[in-house]
Amino acid sequence: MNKDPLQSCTFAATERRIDTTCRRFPEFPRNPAVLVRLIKRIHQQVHDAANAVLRRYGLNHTDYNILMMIYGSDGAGVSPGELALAAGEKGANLTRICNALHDGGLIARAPSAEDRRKLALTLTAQGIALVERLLPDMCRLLDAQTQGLDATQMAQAEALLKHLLGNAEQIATGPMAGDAP
Amino acid sequence: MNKDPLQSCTFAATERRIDTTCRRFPEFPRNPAVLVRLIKRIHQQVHDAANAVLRRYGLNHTDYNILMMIYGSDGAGVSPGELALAAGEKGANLTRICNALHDGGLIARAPSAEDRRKLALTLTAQGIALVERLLPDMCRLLDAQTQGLDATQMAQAEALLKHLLGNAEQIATGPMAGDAP
DNA sequence: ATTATTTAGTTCACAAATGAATATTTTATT
DNA sequence: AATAAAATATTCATTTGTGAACTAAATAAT
Repeated sequence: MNKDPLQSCTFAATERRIDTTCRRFPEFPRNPAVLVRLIKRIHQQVHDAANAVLRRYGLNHTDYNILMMIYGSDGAGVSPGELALAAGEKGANLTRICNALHDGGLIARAPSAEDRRKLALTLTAQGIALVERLLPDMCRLLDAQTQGLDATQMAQAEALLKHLLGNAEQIATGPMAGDAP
Repeated sequence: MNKDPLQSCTFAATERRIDTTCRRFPEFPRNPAVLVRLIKRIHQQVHDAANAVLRRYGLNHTDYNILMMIYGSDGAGVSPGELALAAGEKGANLTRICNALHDGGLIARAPSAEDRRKLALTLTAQGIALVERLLPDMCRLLDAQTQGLDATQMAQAEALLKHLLGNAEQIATGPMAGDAP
C-alpha cells in the first residue's frame, strides 16, 4: 500500500554506496554515477516487465522492439542496419533475431531494389495481426511505467534523456573511443 | 564539429516511427514509448562506452559495477543477493561473475557470521588497487556522459528517473507481474 | 519440538548478445 | 575503366545472461 513510489524504491542502498565511494575517492562524480546507475536499473526493470508480458505471445522484448520498428515504418520496409541502430542492437544479433522472426512467419525479407547490399524487412499479415493483438497489453504497461508523470515532467524527462543520448553518441564516435596503443 | 548534442543524435528516426505507430494504433502512448526507448538507447551506449574503457583493465561493465558496489560498502562486505539487486543482475549471473572475479584474485568470499546462508564479498588488496587504477578513466567517462547538464538539470533528471524506477519496481511486484492462467 | 515456509546461493541447460572475420555490393579514387 | 575504400549483412566462436530445479540454512507455524 505504499502510495509514494518516490520513496519506496530500492535505490537508497546504491546511493549510499556511491556516497561512500565519493569519500574514498573524492574525484568520483556522484551525480553522473547516480544517473548512470538509475538508467541501468530502469532499463533492466523495464526489460523484465516487458518480457513477462510478451512471453504470453511467444516473444521477448527485443523481438517486440524489432517488430515495432518495422510496424512504425511506412510501407517500404526497413533494413537490418537501420533496425540495429534504432533498437540498440548489434548487427550480428539482429541477424539472429530476424531469422527467428522470419521462421515464425512474422516478417518477410526482400532484397532492396536500389541497394542490393540491403534487405527490406516488412511485417507479414500474421506479424501485423500479432502486433495489434499484443499492443493493448503493451500500452497498459507503458502507461503504468510512466504513471504519475504529468505532461511537463514527461517533456522534461524527454529533453534531459535526449541530451544524455547525444552525449553518449558523441563519445562513441569521439576521442575516448578506444585505440590507445 | 557539431556543437549541439541535442540535435545531433540518431533518435529522430525512432521518433518518427513512434509517431507513425500512433497513427496506425491511436491508443499507443507516444511519450512513454519515447522515454522507454531513450532509456534503452542510453543504456546501450553507456554500456558500450564503459566496456571500451574497461577492456584495457581486463574487465567489462558488469564486473566494474560489482567491484564498485563492494568498494562503496564500508568494510563488512556485501552479499551476492544485495549485489544482484543493486547491480540489476540476476542471481545466477552473479554467481558466474563473482567466480571470475574471485579467480582473478580481485574479491574474497567469506561465509557471513550472523547468517550462514549469506556470503560476505570483499575486495582484496589487488581488487582495491585495480579499482583505484581504473577510476580516473571511469570518472572522465562519467563526466563526459553528463557533460552540458548543470546542477539543476542533473537533480531534475535524478528525480524523474527515480520516479520511473519506483514505478517499474511497483510493477515488478504488482498485479501485472504474470500468472494469468 | 517438528514440520512447513521462506530466503540465499548455486548448478545446469539453454537463450541472448557480442567481436572478429568474411562475402558481396556500392561508392570513391586514381 | 580499374582499383581501392567503405558499407551491408552474415557466419562462427565465445561471452554474457536467464529460468528452473536444487541444496542448505533460517524463520514461521503448528
